[in-house]
Amino acid sequence: MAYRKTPAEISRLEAARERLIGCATEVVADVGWSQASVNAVADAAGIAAGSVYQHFPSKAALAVEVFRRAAGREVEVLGEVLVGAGDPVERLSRGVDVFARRALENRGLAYALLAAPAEPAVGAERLDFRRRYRALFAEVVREGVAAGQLPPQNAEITAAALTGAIGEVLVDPLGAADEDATQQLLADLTAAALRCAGAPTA
Amino acid sequence: MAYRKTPAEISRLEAARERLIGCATEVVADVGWSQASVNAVADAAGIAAGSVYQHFPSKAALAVEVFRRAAGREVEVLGEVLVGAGDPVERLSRGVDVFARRALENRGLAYALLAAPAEPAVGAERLDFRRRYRALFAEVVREGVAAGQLPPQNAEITAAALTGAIGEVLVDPLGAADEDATQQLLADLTAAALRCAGAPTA
DNA sequence: TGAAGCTCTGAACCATGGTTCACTTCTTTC
DNA sequence: GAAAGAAGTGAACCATGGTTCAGAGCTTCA
Repeated sequence: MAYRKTPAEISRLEAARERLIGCATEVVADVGWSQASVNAVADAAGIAAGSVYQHFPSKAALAVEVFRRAAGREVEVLGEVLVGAGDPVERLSRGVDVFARRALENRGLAYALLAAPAEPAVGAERLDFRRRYRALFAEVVREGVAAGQLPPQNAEITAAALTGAIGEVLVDPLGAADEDATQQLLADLTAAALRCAGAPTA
Repeated sequence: MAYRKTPAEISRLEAARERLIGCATEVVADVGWSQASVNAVADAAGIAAGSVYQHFPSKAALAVEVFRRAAGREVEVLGEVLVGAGDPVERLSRGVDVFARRALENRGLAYALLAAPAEPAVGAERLDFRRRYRALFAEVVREGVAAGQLPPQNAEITAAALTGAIGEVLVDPLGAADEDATQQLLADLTAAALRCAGAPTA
């Protein structure tokens, strides 16, 4: 035997792969899926186009990985808030706020995750992503109903309405020009979400 | 002079154009924008691919026309309901019902209008379409607030929430398997919409 | 009927962008 | 240092699908 990957080499490759995913995520957040060509992504990562294929079998596979990482983070964060401390309505309110706040902080990424035109493989991931979001919201709504805090309702539809509403508000810039406007937007959005779930007006 | 389009010829051409738009709409509703190639559309209309360019300068122009026609019909129908007879809350309720019912009746078209991956030109039209929908809903909400039927709120956000919610529910099949399930879905959706606007529970 | 001018056809053309591959460069091991 | 083998390069390759165009077929009108 004359060559065997040393641990350092393995971790260097792993790091290169991570770096590629990170750069690809930035490019996608910046210019959208449709403009994120293999060349653009490779350039951003400082490698040649051909090298991308050392880490992923196809552009679609890279795109799916980028989506999964980013979407996974969001689901995780939202999940922690929604199953955390507080009564169901408090959690719901904080969940909407966190979801929206994070999306506003990285609007490009939020748009890419929620709505931007993308290849079919990413579209399929997106469906799954939305379903997971919906499941999280639906669970809290059900708890609220069970606890008597919310009126009886179809929790799945309320959850779908919440994700749809937040996405719609975030995707099309309604405001959020400055810090005050952003606060107001978040407050109005949260209020609408709570009304939608049937929580008594604060 | 040896040739001049006769009125009959002109209307024949006009009819061919209309037929092309109609067939293209069907193809899009059937297989989505991304699969609706010039060849597929031309085949459906029973003409050669090249003939498409007698009526439209590019595929994008045809796609935009298809979108505008279909979206225009929906906006018109919704508009008639929302500014029709009845108090604001009644109109809002009927508007949501009509919007959703029509989308369920032609789910493929609804998906194409609301969410399906599409080329940039169609994406721009879609933004405009959503804005018009939102404006219609927002106006009714404002009237409801002015009439004291609805609590004070950011009408734009409520309107965005309504369109987002309806779109989300319709795009991802939640049910609507049979006639009864469809009725239930519509009822639940309308209820969620009214709660979202802050209307007292019926 | 014939000339002029149009519509229609569909195969060829071309732009885009993902993918491959011969070659170079770097790592490992002896 | 040299051999073996992997990673990295980037220009060439190729598939897809929108667009063009030379020719065939119609319409109009004298």
